[in-house]
Amino acid sequence: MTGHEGDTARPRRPLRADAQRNEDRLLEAAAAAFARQGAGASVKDIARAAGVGVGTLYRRFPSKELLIEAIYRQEVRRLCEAAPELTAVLPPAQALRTWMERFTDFMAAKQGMAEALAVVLTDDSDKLHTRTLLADALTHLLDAAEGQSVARPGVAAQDVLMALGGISLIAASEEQRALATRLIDLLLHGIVTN
Amino acid sequence: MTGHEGDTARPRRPLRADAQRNEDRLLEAAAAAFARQGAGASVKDIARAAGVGVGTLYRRFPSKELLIEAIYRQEVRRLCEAAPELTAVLPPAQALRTWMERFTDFMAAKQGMAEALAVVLTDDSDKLHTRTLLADALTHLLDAAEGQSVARPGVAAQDVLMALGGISLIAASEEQRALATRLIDLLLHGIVTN
DNA sequence: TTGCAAACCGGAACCGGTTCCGCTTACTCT
DNA sequence: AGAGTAAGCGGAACCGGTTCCGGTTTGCAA
Repeated sequence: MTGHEGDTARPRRPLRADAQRNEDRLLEAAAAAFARQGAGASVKDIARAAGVGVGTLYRRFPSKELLIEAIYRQEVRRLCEAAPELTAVLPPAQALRTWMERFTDFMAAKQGMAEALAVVLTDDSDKLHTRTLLADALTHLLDAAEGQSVARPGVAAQDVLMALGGISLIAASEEQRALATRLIDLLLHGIVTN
Repeated sequence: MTGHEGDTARPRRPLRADAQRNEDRLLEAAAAAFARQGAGASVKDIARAAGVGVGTLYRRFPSKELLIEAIYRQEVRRLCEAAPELTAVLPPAQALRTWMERFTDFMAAKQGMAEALAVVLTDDSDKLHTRTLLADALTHLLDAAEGQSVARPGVAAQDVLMALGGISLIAASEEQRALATRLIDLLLHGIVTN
């Protein structure tokens, strides 16, 4: 009786050697496929390119969204790390705006990723490191703004994040970049006091 | 039988008798299916229930989204007609809020419709009467608010509509009603002056 | 009435995501 | 080394949306 349960991800028990190898191959193949065709790349093609069956892919990544999340995790992290840097260099309201624009640009750049990420964002399992990262970055920006009294107090990072998700979803295509900008404007007017 | 009669410009030559009959059956079957199972009802089931092949359905409604749009057109119209009534009874900011909440409630009520409608909203063909209707309703509400100087001038109805679409998309599930409310709050803060 | 073309019909086929399950394999314990 | 077993594997099968196309029907006109 080896009752492992409730492993909320962090202390990974080691994967079996073949499983680890397959996971590596899958990540590699998926990264290549998404880079080439955007999130529209088919799961079956990715599995084939990795030399495994779809079942194997699905055991490691229970849905296509989660695979996408895994692939872009690094880039999201980079985006989040930019938040403190922005507040150090820009006035808080501007830092906020700039970061938001980068966020939506990022989503728009990865074709079809918006939908996937939205699913991930709204899913309320805490396993998703990505959401936490993003929320933290936003909290940082909002706190800075609040601290200098340029933002209404009590605006939740979580909500702003969701709003950004919604904007990305609606303004998914490249042609709608202007729309995204205008919506961010609207959102900012709701956040900053002036 | 219900008259239905289109609004989206249909001065074309009348449909062939069999085609018309099939369209009627399809609308009936689709309405029943969506009412019972939400937008998740399968196209194939609807076609079967209507006693036609999927090909027939697709000739009339080139995508599932458009079928959904056709089915809910009436309800959307009703929603839009409520806008002037609200401004007549409530102060403009409150009228705006109430209407927005009705909008997202409506979207949430029809399970899965948010996505379909978002596609319709972002599609830039002008054939979609629905979008025009909604934009007009919002224009009415915004004008009233602007007229009484409670709204920033220059807020485009189109943009607000998109924002509502985004909110509906993100807060699609029933559990997220609170989120939708908070996001509307945020949006309103961006629109009204105070 | 009959002939004919355009409009229409049905459903098989395709594609993508996801699930299921019988078989295989890497590790562990002795 | 050998056996037992959980973990892992692959891909067939399923489901839903969409397309395609050979055959049928309708409405018009000769």
